[in-house]
Amino acid sequence: MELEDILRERDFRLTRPRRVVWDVLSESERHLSAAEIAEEVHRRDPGINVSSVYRTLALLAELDLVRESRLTETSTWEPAHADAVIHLVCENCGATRHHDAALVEDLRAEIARTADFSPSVIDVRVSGTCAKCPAVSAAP
Amino acid sequence: MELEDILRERDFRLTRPRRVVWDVLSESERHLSAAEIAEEVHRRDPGINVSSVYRTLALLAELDLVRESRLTETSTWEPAHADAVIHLVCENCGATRHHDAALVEDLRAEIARTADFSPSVIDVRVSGTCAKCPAVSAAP
DNA sequence: GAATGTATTGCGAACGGTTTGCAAGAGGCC
DNA sequence: GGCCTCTTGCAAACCGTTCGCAATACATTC
Repeated sequence: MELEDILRERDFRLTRPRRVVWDVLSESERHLSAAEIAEEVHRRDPGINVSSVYRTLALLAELDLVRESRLTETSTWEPAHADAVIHLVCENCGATRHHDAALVEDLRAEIARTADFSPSVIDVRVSGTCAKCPAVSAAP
Repeated sequence: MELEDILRERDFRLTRPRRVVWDVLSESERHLSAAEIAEEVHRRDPGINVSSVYRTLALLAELDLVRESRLTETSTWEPAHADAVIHLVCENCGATRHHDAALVEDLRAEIARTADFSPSVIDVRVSGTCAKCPAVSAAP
C-alpha cells in the first residue's frame, strides 16, 4: 500500500515533509539517525524544518511504517520490517546489517515456555566485526 | 574483588560518591535509570551531586563494573554480568527481568556460521507481558 | 479551477537530561 | 600531619528534541 493511502486511511494528509522523510528512509539501506535524516531531507528540500522531521518520524512510527532502534547511543530509524530480524552492528565501522535467523522463533518458544512471560517483540542486537573489517582485535 | 581494589589497581581513588553509587547499583535487583540512581544516592547522602553520579557511572562502565542498557527510551544501569542474558521488559509495568537462555549460544553459532560476521556481544531484548500483568491485551 | 475549513508547517523559544570548567575539597602516600 | 593531585560540587553551557503559535498548504466542495 502506498504512503498516501495509509495516511489517508487514518485521515492524515500527505504533505511534502512526510513524502520526503519517507522517501529518504525507504531509499536508505541502512539505519539512519534523526540527524542524518534531517540532513538528507534538508538537502532535498531546504524548506523543510527539523521539527517537521521529528513530527513525521513520530507519526510514521505511530503508523508502524518506521521503527526506531536503540542499538547504540543515538537511536536510529528504518522502515518497519515485520519479520524477526537480527541486527548486526559492526564495532569497527558502525555499519548495521540485518540478518534472518530462524532461531529467533525458537527463542520465542523457549521464553514462552520457561520464563513466565508472554513475548511480543524480540530484538536481537549483535555486536561484533563485519567481514569488511577483519581482525581489528583488541585495540586499546 | 572489591570495588576499592579494582579502583586502586587502575589508580583511581575510592571516594564517597563512587562508594554510594556502587552500593546503590549492586543492591538493586533491577535496572535503574540515572535519575533513579541519583535519587537514591541523594537519599543516602544529600551532599553528593548529580554530576558525580554521572561521572561515576561513566567510570564504572569504563571499568566494566556496570553496564548501560538502552532497552527503552531512557537508558538504565545495572552491575555488569558476563553471562549471556536475555532482558524481558514488561510493556505494562516496565519491569526488567533477566532470563537465561541456552539458545543464545546456539544463536551465536548460527550467526557466526551464516552471516559473515564475527559476533562478540549478543543482546536480546524481549518485550511482552510479565506474569504479574496478565492479559492487558490490545488497549488502544 | 477557485474558495473554504482544518490539519500541518516553519519558526523560535523552551525544555530536560547530560556534560563541562573551575575553584574548593578530600583521598592517599610520605 | 602535610602535600600533591585526583575528585567533587556548583552553576553554567550544551544539544537533541519538543512545543506554542501564527502562517501555510492540503483536500474537499462547489
